[in-house]
Formats: sequence, structure tokens, C-alpha cells
Amino acid sequence: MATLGTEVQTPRLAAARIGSDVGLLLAKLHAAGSVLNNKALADFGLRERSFSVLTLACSGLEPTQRELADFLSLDPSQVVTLVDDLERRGLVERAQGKQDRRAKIIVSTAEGRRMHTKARAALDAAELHQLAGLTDGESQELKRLLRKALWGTAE
Amino acid sequence: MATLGTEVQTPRLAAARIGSDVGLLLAKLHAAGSVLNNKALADFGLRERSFSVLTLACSGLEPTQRELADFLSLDPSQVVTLVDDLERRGLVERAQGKQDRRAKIIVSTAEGRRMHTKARAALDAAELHQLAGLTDGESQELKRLLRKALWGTAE
DNA sequence: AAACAATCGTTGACTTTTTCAATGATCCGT
DNA sequence: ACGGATCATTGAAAAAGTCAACGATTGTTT
Repeated sequence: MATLGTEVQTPRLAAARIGSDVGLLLAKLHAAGSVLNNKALADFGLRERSFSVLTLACSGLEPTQRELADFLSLDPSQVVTLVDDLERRGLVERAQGKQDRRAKIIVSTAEGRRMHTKARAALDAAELHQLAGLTDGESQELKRLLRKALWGTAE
Repeated sequence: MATLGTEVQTPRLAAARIGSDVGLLLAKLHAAGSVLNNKALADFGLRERSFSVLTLACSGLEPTQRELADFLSLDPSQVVTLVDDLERRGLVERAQGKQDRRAKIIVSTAEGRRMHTKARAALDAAELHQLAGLTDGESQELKRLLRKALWGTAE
């Protein structure tokens, strides 16, 4: 984890053909973004992943842990750890699944929603900073392309 | 690591606001791409990272290990391991730095270049598959935006 | 309704990856 | 020539990821 937000200048090696590999570009931007995001969230005792869980708990979608694991590309056991932490801090709760009593639905507490509002603001600022090199239109377009590549979402 | 290339359909949770977070989108697409790329490279005994090192060794740019670490967002000690492996297999060699004798320049062998050509073809196919949901123009645009976000590269 | 296989969350073990400090060799500025 | 910095390397410690097994519950088959 060496790089910060936007690099000072184009590195010499970017000239190589690999400088256009999607895999590498994603890895680098993701790595750079992670340190930025985690730094922004550290004030709230959160990290990227626990923030993701908290956000989804606040979404009203009532996700199960299995859904969280699938959506966040995590092993179910990792979700257990994340929820354990958030629950211990009183930010989310495990509720019994409605149709399926094996499943646990993760919902936010009032305290969790307060925390989420503040953390969201910090994260948005970090994201803005990371994409400072792009125009607003380009940022929008980048997100659209990422969503489409992932889910084929038309809009 | 749960997801495959392009997901079958938009997951229910993508409707949440987090479905537009750049951090999450990058994480998911990167995770999905990694399994795809590593699968494609497995036939050659390579992984994403060793392939990156091999590519740069083949680029003619004569990168030092320090440059590789910076460019690939890796710890220098991780580069040692990667180069050790490639060198043991006769694909790259450590050459003495020209101005700086502390530095080691990583260059490819003839065998390494042969391997790289074949692996490159497999990786390009994997990338094509991952971005199958995008038009050619959109793929180009995605790469451009990623490069610009990272390096502010005009072109 | 009884038996069966499958799924959910959880635990614990195991492997891989990451992180970091220390080292010898070499470089650079004074 | 001295002192501080940088390079590759090693090894140890911490963190993250992977995986199989379990009880509880569900859906399916007989």
C-alpha cells in the first residue's frame, strides 16, 4: 500500500502496455481509494467494509447476512465478524428472518443511523478527493460504466 | 471471493445508495476480475501479479524492483518473492542497475518473452469477457477514465 | 409424515497475504 | 571522509482469506 490519492505524476512504467490493463488499473485505483476511505472513516471507528454493512443496514432493504456476503464479495464468516463488531457497538441489530428463521436480518439502530450520516459525509468527501482529476460528468460516467460492467444495468 | 465475471442480474442490494459508491464498485469489479484473470493465467503457472512483473520485464523499460513495488502498489519484500519465483523459472533475470549499483533491474529472458506472449493472449481474452457487457467504445472510455483518475493523464 | 438433501449463520483451523523492522551494500550531500 | 538516505533482502508478527464442519431450519421426495 504505497500510493496516495492521485499520484503526483504519471509514473515512468505506465507507458508499458500493462498501463492499459483493466485489472491493473482497477487494482491501483482500488488500493489508492481504500487507504483514502479508511483514513476518512477512522474517525468513526469504521473501515470500508464495516461502513458498507452499516450503510446496507440503514438502507431499509433488510439484508440477510448471506445477501451481504454475496453483495460485498465476502465469505459468510467474514460477515459474522463485521456484524459482531457493529452489534457490540450498538450500531446494528440481528433480527430474525421473516420467512426463513435460519436467516438473520441486519437492521440499524438509531445510534447506527446517526453514525452513518456522519460517516457518509466523510466518505463522500474522500471520494470527491479521489476523483478530483475528473470532471463531474466524467465521475458520473465512470460510475455508470462500472455499474454496467458489473450488472449490465442499462441505467 | 464469491462472484464470477458478470453477474447474472442486478442484485437486490444494489438499489441502496452504496450501489453507487466508487469504492464498492471498484472492489467488486476488481474482485471479479481477479478470479477471472487468475483462472486464465493458471495454465501458465502465473497469477495477476507475477504476470504484471513479467510484462514490465518484457517492456524494455528496464524497471528496478523499487519501481515495480511503487507501480504495482506492493511492498518491496513482495516484489522480491515475485521476482524470485520468475527468476527460478528462467523467465526473468536480475541485472545490476546502471547508475545505481544497489538497484536490480528486472529483464526478461527469451523464454520469458515466449511465455508472456501466450499469457498476454489469455489475459486479453479474459478482460474481453469481463467487459462483455460494455460496448467497445465504453471499454475504451472506462480505461481512459481510470487512467485519468489515477494519473491525470490527458490522453 | 418421515426421511432426505440443501441452506443459513457460526465456529475453529488452516493457509495466504500484508505489514514492518532490521541489515549490508551503495549512493549522495556536506 | 563522514552521515544520512535509499536499495534489495530477510524474517517475524499481524491481518485477511479460505474452508470444512456443526446445529438449526427449510424445502423436497417418497
